[in-house]
Amino acid sequence: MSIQHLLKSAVQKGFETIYKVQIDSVEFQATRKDFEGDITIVVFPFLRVIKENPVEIATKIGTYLTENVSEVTNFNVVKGFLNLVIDDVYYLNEFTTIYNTENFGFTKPSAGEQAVMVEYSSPNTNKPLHLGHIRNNLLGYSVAEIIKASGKQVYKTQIINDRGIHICKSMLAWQKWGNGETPDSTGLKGDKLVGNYYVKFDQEYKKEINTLVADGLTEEAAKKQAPLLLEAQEMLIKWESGDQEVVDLWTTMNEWVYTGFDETYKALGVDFDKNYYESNTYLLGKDVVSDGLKKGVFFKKDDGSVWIDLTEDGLDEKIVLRSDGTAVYMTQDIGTAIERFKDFDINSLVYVVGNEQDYHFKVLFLILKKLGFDWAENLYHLSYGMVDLPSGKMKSREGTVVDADDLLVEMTNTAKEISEELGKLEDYTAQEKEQLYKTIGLGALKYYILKVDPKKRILFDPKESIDFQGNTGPFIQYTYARIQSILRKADFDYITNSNIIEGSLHEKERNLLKQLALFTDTVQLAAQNYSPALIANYTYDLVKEYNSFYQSVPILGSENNAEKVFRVQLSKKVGAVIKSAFNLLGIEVPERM
RNA sequence: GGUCGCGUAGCUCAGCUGGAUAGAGCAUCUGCCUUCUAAGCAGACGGUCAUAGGUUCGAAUCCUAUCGCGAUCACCA
Repeated sequence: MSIQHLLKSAVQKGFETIYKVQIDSVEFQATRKDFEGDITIVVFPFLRVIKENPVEIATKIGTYLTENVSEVTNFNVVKGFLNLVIDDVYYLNEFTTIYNTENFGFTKPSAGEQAVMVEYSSPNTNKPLHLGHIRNNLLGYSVAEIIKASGKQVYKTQIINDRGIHICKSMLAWQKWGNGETPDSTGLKGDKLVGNYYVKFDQEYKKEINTLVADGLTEEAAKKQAPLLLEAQEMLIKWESGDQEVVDLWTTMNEWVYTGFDETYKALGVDFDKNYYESNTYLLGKDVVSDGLKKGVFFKKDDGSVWIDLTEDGLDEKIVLRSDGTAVYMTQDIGTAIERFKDFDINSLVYVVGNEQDYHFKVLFLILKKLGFDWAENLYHLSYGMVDLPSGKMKSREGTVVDADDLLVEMTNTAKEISEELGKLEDYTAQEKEQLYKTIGLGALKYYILKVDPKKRILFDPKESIDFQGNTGPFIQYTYARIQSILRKADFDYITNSNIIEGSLHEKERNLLKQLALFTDTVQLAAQNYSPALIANYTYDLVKEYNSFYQSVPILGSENNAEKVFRVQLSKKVGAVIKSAFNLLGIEVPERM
């Protein structure tokens, strides 16, 4: 039982005995470092029920608790705050429990349990992944892992935007200027190769527009009449009608891209249980629309287009079917959502998508609710802020993007430079070193991105490198490596037998025990809030506490054997929590660094 | 213009459902490697929590208005 739980009922009993009143909630907080005590009860809220000086109330309750609760050894009162001193025995017992619990008591997902689908990544197949995708991927993967740890079954998925006019643009450019280039013939990653042709299209298209404008057209007209665009549109129509040549080219070029994506996903360490392809789903949802039309959820305009009126909900009218009967973005998202609940035994669905689509998801969820799907209540848009550069938004057509692969290489190189300068790994093989540099570089990047609240936008300055010191991934990895070093040197017996010492704890030990005890709650909180940042911040606090401990007391050098055993065990458990927490962030931990 | 989000130290960020003197890291400055990894530790400096009102015993946190930044309001996805 947690100490708060235990104290709460004791406090309630205390109020009953002393004041003959019922108290339903008690407010706890960790005691501030400058005061004596471990846990603090805020007395002010009780003033509503009891007309008395808060200091007197606190003193009476404090006295009651010291006398009646064995875990409370002492107390002091500062204004309306009752600071309680908790017996070290309590913390030691807690530690024994924590130490002997595998996996920190995370409930394992079992069949029939709540199941959640997490959609993330969802790239276009006309350009390589960039920093924005990195944030999306890291968030999606981590949130999925966190939800898993909180006890639910999780399915990771992405929907690949593999059709449409933008795909035709790169196809067309490759046809015209590609000279039969392939990833093999050029040595380029497939997604990079295709992306280059997307840029090429845009360049040539702009040239055509300029020519047309020089001939006297308005810019708007020129944009619509440029021959390249017309050709691309024609290609899209051919694709939709199943034209063999176009479909073959489309298949080939998409395969190139997927091979490239796989490489990046692998480097990032993210994965998916199922991929959905828009080329398969873009026709979905049309029958749902006609159903909804009958039910009166939607209405038809004179030109045949179908809409939903959301003005009563404070939103606008939204189109769900074009006048020519074809589907729009919203239509397929409706269809895809329904499809997913059919494909998987899930009861909720999380979309990891940037906040530029807030409006879209608001409307989507509302429509599904109006259509009467009971699971529509359980849809969640994990809306994260954009990653911007000092120059503003990243634009792939203008070449102002931070490429995902390049960034990963850069991070690894920085890790290498720092590591070589420190020169602690002379006996490592070249291969071991390479692996370690990746672990550290990737750790720095992932932590840098995940430690900030998903809602907030990130300003990324490519000129300023990501830190490796302070509140960073490598700092935490370093602490883990230090702990492993201690464990390597410790006798086997120290670690396995959990014979707990008696007597009093060092302040640093007590602080560590308190922080360790918060882990499982933090995971639950992170799951509820879809926030890996909570895990990151927790881990940072734990590690700071550990380093302070490490620096101020001897561990293996302890004179007292029982104390030595306890400190080694404490270190081991801290290491295990670090590893487990970093797992939830998708970050690996090294044995040495 | 309507709607939504954000605004905390020079910079990057914490701050849970309102609670004590608003916390970290980077940067700047001081100490600490003959003891378990100095990618570390200990300390100094740095704040009208955008602004103005309001609610409350108590507000960075809740409400209102204003300012600034961003997103969005397509028969694009």
